[in-house]
Amino acid sequence: MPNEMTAISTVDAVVLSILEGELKVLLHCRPVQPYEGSWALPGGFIRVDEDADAESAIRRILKDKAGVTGLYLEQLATYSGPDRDPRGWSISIAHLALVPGAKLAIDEGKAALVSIDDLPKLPFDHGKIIKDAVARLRGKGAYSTLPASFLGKNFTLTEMQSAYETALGTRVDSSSFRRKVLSLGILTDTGRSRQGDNRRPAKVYRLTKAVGTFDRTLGHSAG
Amino acid sequence: MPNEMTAISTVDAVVLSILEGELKVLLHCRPVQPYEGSWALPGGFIRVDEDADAESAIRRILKDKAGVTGLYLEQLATYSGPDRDPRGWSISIAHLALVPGAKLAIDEGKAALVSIDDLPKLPFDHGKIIKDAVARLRGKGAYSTLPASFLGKNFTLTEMQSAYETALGTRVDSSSFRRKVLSLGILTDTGRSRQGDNRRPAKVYRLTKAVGTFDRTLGHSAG
DNA sequence: TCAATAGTGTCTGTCAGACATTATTAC
DNA sequence: GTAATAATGTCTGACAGACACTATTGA
Repeated sequence: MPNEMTAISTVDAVVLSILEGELKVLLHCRPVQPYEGSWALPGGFIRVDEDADAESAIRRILKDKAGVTGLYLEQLATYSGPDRDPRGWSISIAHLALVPGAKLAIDEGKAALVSIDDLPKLPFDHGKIIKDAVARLRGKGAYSTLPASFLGKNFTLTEMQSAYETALGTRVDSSSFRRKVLSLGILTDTGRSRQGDNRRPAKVYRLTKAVGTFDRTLGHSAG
Repeated sequence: MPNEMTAISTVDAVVLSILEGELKVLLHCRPVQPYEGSWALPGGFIRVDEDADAESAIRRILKDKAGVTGLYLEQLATYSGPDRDPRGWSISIAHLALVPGAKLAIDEGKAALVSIDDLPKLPFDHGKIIKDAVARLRGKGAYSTLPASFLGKNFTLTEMQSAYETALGTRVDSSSFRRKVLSLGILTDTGRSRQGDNRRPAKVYRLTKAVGTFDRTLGHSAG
């Protein structure tokens, strides 16, 4: 148990997803003090008797609290100080997670996906952490396959472009996007097609490798 | 004091500098257990009764242990787990610091600047932390003024180019470097010149702003 | 045929890399 | 003048952005 001489060690996660064409973050309703009943980022204490490291801790918590598994996860930054948590001098190792919208099983009242443009005031420094997470996504998204983590295993180029546009918050020219993405060799043609309503079917691709970076950048043109 | 139920909270710093044209890291000789007498990264416990946050903690330690102040400092990543420190489940919030070589007052026997290509085997996971720090510098250096932190306040373009080349580990074409750097408006002409031995004097510049990023990249041509 | 979306062709401006050239100092 | 380094000029290939164009489906 924490005491006056040691820091409280916690982990938090900014779980981002795309739903209804908007970038959203997973918030959960805190069941215990402090800030009981407030919406906040999912997180909790590191358990030194069972967690292999901070990433294991946040994976355990996301699985228990939100039923989320198998998502893309990377460390974001660590927030610390005497005042950010009323329980005492605390450390939060914050993580960024990306997950396809459909994969989240939201338990109404306990959890919610909230648009990042429509956030309530959040306890701790969770507002700042979310801001940093979105900045990381937008900074890294332009030269990596990070935004593809919002998609399922298979997707069309139009779907991929849409995920990039929502993730980056900018419009992208479809010709440039296709040319770039196809020339990079990061996609594998599945040989299948998918058709929506009343239009030409689109080829279905999947990522050749999990998540990687490329040297060239995607566009920055404003919408 | 740490006990079996809480994590040990520490901070470490990878202090990089350029000396003799090589990228070097500051190591200090551990005066206490564990690994007493081994060379390791400077670091220590967070003191919840005096530190405002992790960055304050590492600044305090660098000042006390190595007499280093006023350096560029950013958070790198946080390393954690039950096995990385023999004293128990530990957290280390690692930082990346850049400092001009001349600014370091090295106390022989207690501290040393060691070339990153010639590192001894280090305790804890300090080898991995240094590797990550250099990767961060090389990744971020190509599109930011980070490597300028290795220089003093005033410098010539040739000195700046040399700092970039050492920091990035690549050669850069001087014409391209000058064109890019001058067109970005990140430098202010001091109006002064500096002359070495037997050659044309070079204009002296300083950074217009502290440390910033730019959208375009510097070259990646191999040396 | 039309509507709608998927996908291609091509022009143009920007810019990094390469490298030749000129400028300024000490001797 | 030479040697050495600072600084500039210029050509070229790569590529992003723009946008016109063609292709494939259902109705």
